[in-house]
Amino acid sequence: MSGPLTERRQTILKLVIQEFVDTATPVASETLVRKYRLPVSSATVRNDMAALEELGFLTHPHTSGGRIPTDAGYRFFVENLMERTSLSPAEQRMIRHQFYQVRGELDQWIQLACAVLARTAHNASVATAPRAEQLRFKSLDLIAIHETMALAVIVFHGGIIKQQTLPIEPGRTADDLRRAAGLVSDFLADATLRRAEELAAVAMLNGVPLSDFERSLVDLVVRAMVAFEEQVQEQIYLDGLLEMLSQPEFLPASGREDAERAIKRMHRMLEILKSGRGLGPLIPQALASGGVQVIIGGEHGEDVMRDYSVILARYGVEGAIAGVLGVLGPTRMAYPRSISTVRYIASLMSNLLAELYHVNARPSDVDVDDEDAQRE
Amino acid sequence: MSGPLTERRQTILKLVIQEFVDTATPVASETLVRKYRLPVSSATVRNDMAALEELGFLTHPHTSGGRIPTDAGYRFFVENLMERTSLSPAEQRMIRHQFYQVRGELDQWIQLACAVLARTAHNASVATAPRAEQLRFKSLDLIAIHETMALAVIVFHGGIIKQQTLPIEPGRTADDLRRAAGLVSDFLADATLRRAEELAAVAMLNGVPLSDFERSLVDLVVRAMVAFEEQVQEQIYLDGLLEMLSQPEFLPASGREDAERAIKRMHRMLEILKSGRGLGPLIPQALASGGVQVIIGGEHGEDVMRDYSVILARYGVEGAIAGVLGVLGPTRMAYPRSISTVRYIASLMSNLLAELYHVNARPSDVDVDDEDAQRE
DNA sequence: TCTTAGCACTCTAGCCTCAAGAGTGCTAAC
DNA sequence: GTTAGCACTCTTGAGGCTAGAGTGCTAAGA
Repeated sequence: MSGPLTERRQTILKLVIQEFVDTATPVASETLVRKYRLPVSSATVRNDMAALEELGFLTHPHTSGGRIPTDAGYRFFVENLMERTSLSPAEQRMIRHQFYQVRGELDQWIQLACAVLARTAHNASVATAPRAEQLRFKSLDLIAIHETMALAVIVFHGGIIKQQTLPIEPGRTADDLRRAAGLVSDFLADATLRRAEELAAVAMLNGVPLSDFERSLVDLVVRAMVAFEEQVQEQIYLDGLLEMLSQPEFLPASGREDAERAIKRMHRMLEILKSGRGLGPLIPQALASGGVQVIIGGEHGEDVMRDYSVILARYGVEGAIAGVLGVLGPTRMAYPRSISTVRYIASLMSNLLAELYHVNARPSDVDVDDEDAQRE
Repeated sequence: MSGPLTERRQTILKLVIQEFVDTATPVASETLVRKYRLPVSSATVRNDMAALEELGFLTHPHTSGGRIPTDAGYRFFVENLMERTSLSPAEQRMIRHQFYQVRGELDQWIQLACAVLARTAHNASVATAPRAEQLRFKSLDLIAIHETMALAVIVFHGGIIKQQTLPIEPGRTADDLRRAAGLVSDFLADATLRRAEELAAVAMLNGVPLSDFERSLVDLVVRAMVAFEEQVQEQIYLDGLLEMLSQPEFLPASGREDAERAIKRMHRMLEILKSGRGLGPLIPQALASGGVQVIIGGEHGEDVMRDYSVILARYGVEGAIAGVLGVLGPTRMAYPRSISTVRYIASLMSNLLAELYHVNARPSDVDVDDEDAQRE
């Protein structure tokens, strides 16, 4: 009964989506004709809409009142209908500028990435700190903090740093610590996790001339590496909560019922974000595959995510370090714009990481003040 | 006209507050009589309530419908009526237990403190990382991360650490870095900010045998110290957003109007939290004065905070390091319980800090795994 | 076969009214 | 100073009604 997906029907689907994303209200046949000056009558559009509905791309919330896209509709749009735009050069410049202003630490870049994403996509944004794909020990340093406490700084190849305080016996001098750290550094030099574990096992069997303290340091490093590898997600940065919650989906359009639903939705969203359910399972997936991933509504397994879409991209340096960043919001989302923003910011972050860790250092002065001066 | 604040009236005020905090609905004279078996009639209670209203302790939202406390009412309650309870030993034990489970870094303790506060007070909780009252330089270490990048770890007396990556010329060896760091450490040994600035000025005038690189390190340290001192607030930890937003104040009680107001309130709250307005000005104040501070509704200067109360306490080690933690929620808040929880957790954090930085290290093993294993 | 005008039908949103219920304030008696 | 009684006020929710928006269908036209 449904008939073929003609050119015109595709156009209509596209326009419905565009219009619905814009206005957040079901779109009527007549509206399309008027607004986009279609060369057909509203009745024709209605017929096509009915066909699109049978094809599974549109629905009807109520008998009267216009159509809205289904998940499949959005999917088809993203896959076939959407023109793949880039951000305008002006926007790119503006964003880049902001990144160059923040001469801080990685941490702050990630936060900035989230802030920019949120503002651009008018939705929530998420990011994970990048983590090494294959951890390789480089060196251990011990810094006395005071008589009974030291800071262990474990450096891995590729510029990853992990630190940890540890208690020490009051007697130890700075030289003691340095020597111990040096021995351990040499002992574990360039070890991957597997190799480090082997070496630690050897050390435990008294097979090497290490003191108890030094052995405990070896152990510390191994544990740090294990923890690092096991950590599925370092830490999730989040921003734009208010932006997302200002979307009409979270605001009451009419009667009391609607308002209550909006509030419920909001609570559920906060729970989703807090629990990490919803995002959690997507992150490894995004890490594994390159490009921009778009998960629309029910495509996400979790039922709580039925009404939301996630756009994720991997960023980082191929074969060395990688993280994920993206946008989260109602399925009614400006996909073209969001996708290109995510893509752009991911590439920007990748460049920054490459620059920071491999190619060459940032040219101008790095200073502490900037961190705070720029923070607002 | 109002008459004296008799014993019975005080009791009634107390009961009204208790009841209102419990039920979140205006309390009627009859309810009090019935629920608390008052030995007087509802008419008498009504008279007293009218008197309390003239005294400014109660209001009436509508002609019909019960009374609710004013800010002044809560204030009087907190000041005079509330019995100053402590948390039960069982609760204390439970909380302490959680803290001993997290053998992580300071960071995680603060997060835990927030989580516990939020769950106990059913409201949002905030905390700042503790900061040194008088910064005193101890040592600088440089750790090569890779060819062009090093990590500077600046240690201050009292166990405070600040770190910063900096670009370096590719030629430098680890020994180079160590020597430079050592020189700078000696040069600035034990300097306060003022002293460090003097020394830096001297160094700039070529008055001391330091290389350009070493001078830049001196500069780095001074800037770090300045940034540290200028930072009004290190970083604000927040938790319990969902707990607070589940309070009836943020849920629609009746009609559509109400629901819309609830949502507006929620948005405003998110803005308050994001902007730091509302909390910002209170923190220095709480840092300055010991004890538990209670700011009720309009007592806070900012109009946006009119409907909210904040309970803050300082924590830390006298004369060395201090931070702030507390609870934020609608003025209708369980003050006794919240106050005692805040007090208890502040003292707990103080003890932990003292233990960590001064008295002696925690007795048992500190290890990396715990951080993550315990995280959930 | 595709398109279109016309029209009946459906559903929503907003508004009004109405009745029930909750609570007060006041008055007069104790 | 306390209390019973009662009129009055205000909120809340339900129900009914209307206007308007939009569709689906049918029949005519290209």
